[in-house]
Amino acid sequence: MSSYKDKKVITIGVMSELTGLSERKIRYYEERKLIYPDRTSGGTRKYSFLDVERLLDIAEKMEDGMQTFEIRRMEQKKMKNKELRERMLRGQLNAAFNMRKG
Amino acid sequence: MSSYKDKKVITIGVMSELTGLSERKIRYYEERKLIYPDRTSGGTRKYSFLDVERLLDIAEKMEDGMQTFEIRRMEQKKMKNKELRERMLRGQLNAAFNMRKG
DNA sequence: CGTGTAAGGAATTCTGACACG
DNA sequence: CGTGTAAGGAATTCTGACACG
Repeated sequence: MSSYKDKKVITIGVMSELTGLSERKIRYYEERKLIYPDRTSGGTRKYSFLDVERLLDIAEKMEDGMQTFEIRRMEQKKMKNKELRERMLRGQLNAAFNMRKG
Repeated sequence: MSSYKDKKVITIGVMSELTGLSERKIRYYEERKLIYPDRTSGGTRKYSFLDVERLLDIAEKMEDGMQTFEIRRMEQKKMKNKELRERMLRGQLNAAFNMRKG
């Protein structure tokens, strides 16, 4: 399940280079709950490649004039829809399974 | 061709955690030409996930009592064999192709 | 040879704040 | 709201060297 993509290993400086975003922006998006780095024991932020993709996506939306709370709302909706689809899929599978059984 | 696995983004501290090797060892293996990190403009080392795998492989060989120069020699042999196989494969493909043509 | 360590300095990162708009 | 910046401090990393074996 977890792979290199999810490993939190990238410092904010490298992150800044990878995304083209200033460190200030990256920290701010964290403050606005758009991204969640890990921390070293000393407090230094660590990001994953998935976070790189997230930030690029966020950057694009910001350029389109979207506000951070809107982006956050969109993310939440996506999550909810995903859960919903999964629950429905499981429901259908269970139904089909029970039909065969009984 | 290149993916997350080859991106040099990991600092030596994280590298040390990921591999369980001391920073001293990691720097020494570089000195012995077993690993080649990139550098930031400021001189800080940056490693890739492929480097993580390399280091784990090196660590295993060191535990088996192998010396750094032997490990290095093994790597070179592997490279040469790989090139040889590829050349031979290309040769056979070319031969087959020419047979059809002429 | 391979690795630990103390040393001094430089690069990197952190937080909270002020500024502007 | 979103972002730049200067400030002071702390965490991280760097190199060259000495030590031991």
